[in-house]
Amino acid sequence: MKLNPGQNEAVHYVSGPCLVLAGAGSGKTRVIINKIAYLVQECGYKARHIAAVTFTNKAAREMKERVSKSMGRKEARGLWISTFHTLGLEIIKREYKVLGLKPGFSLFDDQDSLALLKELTQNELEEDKDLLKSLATTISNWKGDLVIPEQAKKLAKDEQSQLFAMLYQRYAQHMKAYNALDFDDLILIPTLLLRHHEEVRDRWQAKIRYLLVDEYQDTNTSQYELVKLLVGQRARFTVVGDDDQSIYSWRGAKPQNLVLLGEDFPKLKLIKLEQNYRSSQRILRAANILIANNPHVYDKALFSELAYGEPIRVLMAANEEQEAERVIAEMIRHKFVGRTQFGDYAILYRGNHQSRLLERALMTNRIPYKLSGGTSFFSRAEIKDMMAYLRLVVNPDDDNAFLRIVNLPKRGIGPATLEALGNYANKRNISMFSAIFEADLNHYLSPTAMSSLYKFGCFIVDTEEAVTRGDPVDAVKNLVRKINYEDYLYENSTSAKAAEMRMKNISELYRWVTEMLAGDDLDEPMTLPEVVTRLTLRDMMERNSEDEGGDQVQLMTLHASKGLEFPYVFMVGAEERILPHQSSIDEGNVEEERRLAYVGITRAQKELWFVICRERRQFGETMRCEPSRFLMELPQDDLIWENRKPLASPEQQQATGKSNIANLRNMLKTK
DNA sequence: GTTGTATTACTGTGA
DNA sequence: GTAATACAAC
Repeated sequence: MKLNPGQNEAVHYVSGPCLVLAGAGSGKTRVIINKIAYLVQECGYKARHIAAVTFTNKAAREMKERVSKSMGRKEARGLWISTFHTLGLEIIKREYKVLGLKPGFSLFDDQDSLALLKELTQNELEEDKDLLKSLATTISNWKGDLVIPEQAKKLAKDEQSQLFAMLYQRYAQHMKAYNALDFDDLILIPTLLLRHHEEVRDRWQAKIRYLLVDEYQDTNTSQYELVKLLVGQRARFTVVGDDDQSIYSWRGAKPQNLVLLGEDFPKLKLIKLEQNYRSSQRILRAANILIANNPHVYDKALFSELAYGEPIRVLMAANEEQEAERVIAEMIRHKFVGRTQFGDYAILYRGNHQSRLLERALMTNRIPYKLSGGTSFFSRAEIKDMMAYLRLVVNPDDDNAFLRIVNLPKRGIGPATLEALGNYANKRNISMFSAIFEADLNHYLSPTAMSSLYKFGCFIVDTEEAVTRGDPVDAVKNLVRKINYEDYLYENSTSAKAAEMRMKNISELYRWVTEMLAGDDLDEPMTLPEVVTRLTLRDMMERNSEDEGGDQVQLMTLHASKGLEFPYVFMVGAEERILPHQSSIDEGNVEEERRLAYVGITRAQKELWFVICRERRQFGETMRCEPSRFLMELPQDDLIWENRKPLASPEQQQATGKSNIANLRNMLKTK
């Protein structure tokens, strides 16, 4: 396929800073792929001097593969294609000496950070969960804004910010003691490093001579700063973004960075991609009209040359159970009529909890489905346990990991023992793990407790030695066997089947660990510490979902759908308080919710359905629901509202809903 | 002191 | 469906 004029210009403009405003479905990834190839093949750039940064591992992996395909594996070797976080991690790993970090640092995910904060704030916050969460987001925001604890303290005006700033400092100190980093550190630390160390900055600017950034509207302050520091005065870079698809301001993204870019780089070349190759004209028109309700810095007029397409349908259901039934009935009908595949359909929703009923309905109707996101693989208890073991082996100072697994499976090390150990470690200012081996610990603990701890400590040390001296794959295998985790699972799961499932998850994890230790044609072999940090970054998750491949209905949140496309899309819960979400209404951030709706609509290629409930149970109460204001903003002549006025009683709806599915099933069977 | 069992409330999006 | 909590039992 040839490039259109806009794409062509975007690919070939390499002499200075370049901003590509790429509307939904306008082929921005193609531009990036082609540009990388052009830089290497025509402009004399070496692959190892080009970096492309994305936000998700999935996007990075996809880009890697497409680049390899388009210019050949050999030429693609050495390209830096990764997420912001992985790039940051790479910089930290190579510069850890300058940074004063010990090798083998742990990466805390937000659950770990939250656990630590909870521990640190027991006196100040008195177990107030909301406060704890808001402390966590405040710290995260500070880090994203490049504010270090000392500055936070100075900036703090009211009492609460002062308290938070103080706790931020305490948190930072403890993270250092644990030899641990959180996700925000992966950007913050490299950025501060490059800002303050000229020599290091020069080195990295020489290393990365052309930088491409995907989904630029999702960058936060520190990420943009990192970009600026990496490109330096030469300003050889291309960023691709779309302000209408900015849906991550809640985690610190600053879509204003699109504007700042023009101010920071007056020579910035602006290129717009306005032809959409994905959606029918009708879907695109609806999306355009919806998003016109938002203010815009850069005007964009997306158009499509595809067919006008089918009307957009609005389905009504009496309650959330019937919403799920309704979606499935319509999908089966549509599939039967259009002879399509289950894999052509996506069901999108605002919040993860909405997947429950859909899943159940799909299951009872024996429809294959694939759920992305939600309670992810890495937040499953058994995986967290195993990761904690690996983390402790790699970094014995990681008290979080230690606490998670010292007594799992049961080793007779209870809360009393751990409290004594913790106090001792605190007093001596060492980690709990190293405290085990201190000679005078026996003054504080009973001999039985001492021997249990000592046994555990030796086990970890032995494993660590087996990993460094011998074959890490074997060492890891032996670890699972030695702790009898399988027995533990069978004793502690509700059913043998659940235990089996969990064991399968663990085998899956170890398959990945083994693969990563060995390396493959896309990735170099890694050491165990590298594997552990990468896994915490969820680097492997998407690789797994790639080989799913089957004919399955796709279920995911609107957020997770960004960047994807599906022939047929159902958006469920198109109601006030859900989309836009109540809290966004309260916060006065309906514009972002509108963009979220825009993202959902523009995922659809051929047909689109909205589904709304008349009432919904929330907090045990039944609440009446109103159609989303966004539905009202859409061009009504492109919509078909089902049963606009007379809604059948719940009983009737249920009857018709069920029998519809049954009938359709029968029709399919006889065919 | 440690382990087992029952009950409770919670779910806005995620690297 | 999970995790945190509370209480009883070993």
